[in-house]
Amino acid sequence: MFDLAILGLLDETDLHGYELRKRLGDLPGMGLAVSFGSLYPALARLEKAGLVKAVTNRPASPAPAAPMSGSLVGELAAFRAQLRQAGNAVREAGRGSRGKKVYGITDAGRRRMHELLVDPDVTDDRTFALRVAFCRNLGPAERLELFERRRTELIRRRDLRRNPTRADGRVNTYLRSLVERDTAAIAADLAWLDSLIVEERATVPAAGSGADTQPGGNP
Amino acid sequence: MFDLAILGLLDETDLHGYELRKRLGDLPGMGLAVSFGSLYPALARLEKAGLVKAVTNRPASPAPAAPMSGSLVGELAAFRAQLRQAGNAVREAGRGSRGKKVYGITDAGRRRMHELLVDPDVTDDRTFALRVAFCRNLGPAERLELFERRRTELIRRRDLRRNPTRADGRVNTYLRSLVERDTAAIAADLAWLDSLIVEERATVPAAGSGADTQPGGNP
DNA sequence: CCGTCGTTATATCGATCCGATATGACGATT
DNA sequence: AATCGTCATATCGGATCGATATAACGACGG
Repeated sequence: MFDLAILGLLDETDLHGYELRKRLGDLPGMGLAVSFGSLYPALARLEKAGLVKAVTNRPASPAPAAPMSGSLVGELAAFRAQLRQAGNAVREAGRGSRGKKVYGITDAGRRRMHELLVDPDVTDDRTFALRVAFCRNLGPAERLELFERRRTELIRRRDLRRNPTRADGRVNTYLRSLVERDTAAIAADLAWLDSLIVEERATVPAAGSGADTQPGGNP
Repeated sequence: MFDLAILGLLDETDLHGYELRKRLGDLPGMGLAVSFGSLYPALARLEKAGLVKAVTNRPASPAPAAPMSGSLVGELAAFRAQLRQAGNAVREAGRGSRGKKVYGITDAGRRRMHELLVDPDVTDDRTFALRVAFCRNLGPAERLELFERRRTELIRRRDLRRNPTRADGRVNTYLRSLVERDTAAIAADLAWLDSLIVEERATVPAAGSGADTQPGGNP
């Protein structure tokens, strides 16, 4: 599941593990942060599979030229200040404060990312959130298909609760309140999704031929 | 995390694994179902810890009396029908269609359940949903504390997104939409929680001063 | 009467993910 | 100069998931 998140972020810019983790935490829908116990093994796995590769383990961005001439001490201090500033402020491409492992995505990694974005067998919430986060990598039709599959899934869940499977009669107040909250959350999600679909259709008027399933008619 | 769910359900009635799984799936907030690969190891773990014990591995509920007299065949058929009906409809206490492992909770298990209900260090969403589902096992003051701790947590998350950590300026439309949905979901959750708190305060007017965790709850 | 299918039921395997923890370099503060 | 906070990588054990194996039983059609 993390593979998609990692590949998606590395497709934007090369990163090392520590920074990757922070950005993962900023992604909505993911739990607030990802533990290193998941991240580093995942990176190792992806590297072994050839989907990402270590770009460098030396500083990359802070201009490596200008090999300190003249006053050695002064130049060294300036060089260090430059390093520090690059680390704290810019946060740009592949560098970790000093020679850490910086990863980049490969072509195979991009193909894999596309697979993960469209795989219809995975339907859990977090994966969907990740897919939306990176869906600019999809074509308009694929994007629409993603949204509509999600819509089907949400409706399935809603109707699952509709008929009282069991525990029908006397459930306590708290449980009932929980169920109501759950139902409301699904309804809100569905409304949000419908607005997404409407927007998407506006940019892609003729997405496929016999596309029905218009978002709007929920009884 | 499942420990709480299992103990909570077994506190209501004895159950065997298969039925337990179905009820787990009906609990709101849990993903739609729990895999057996989680459930059976969890049951074994709980049993080894003495929190749960195998009550019986023979049918328990379907009235063992009335030992088929008269026409043997007819009586046998009736008995079987009775068994089947008990299985499909009533779903009462410990029986698995024929002599399966039926678990019950122990006193140690109930103490452990209470611990899991009030532990302030665990703050994830699923655990909170489970706690609400079983919070009738708490005193009014404990319940209120649970709700208010959750409230603090939700506000923390909301304010975390308030200031644009990074990714400030140009994020794509889909990402922005995701963030908005996320914010709205937290707000809705917060509103629901507040209504829960109001209701709870109505039943416990003086939850501020001295030791007042009276389980009797008189006017 | 018999094969086959669906349901009930328990169990295990490998892969993945999390939380805690260890390690160490560096800058800033005191 | 000692200490603290941040940056950075890594590993360990335990929890969970998804797939799979096994088997008893009822129902259903041929």
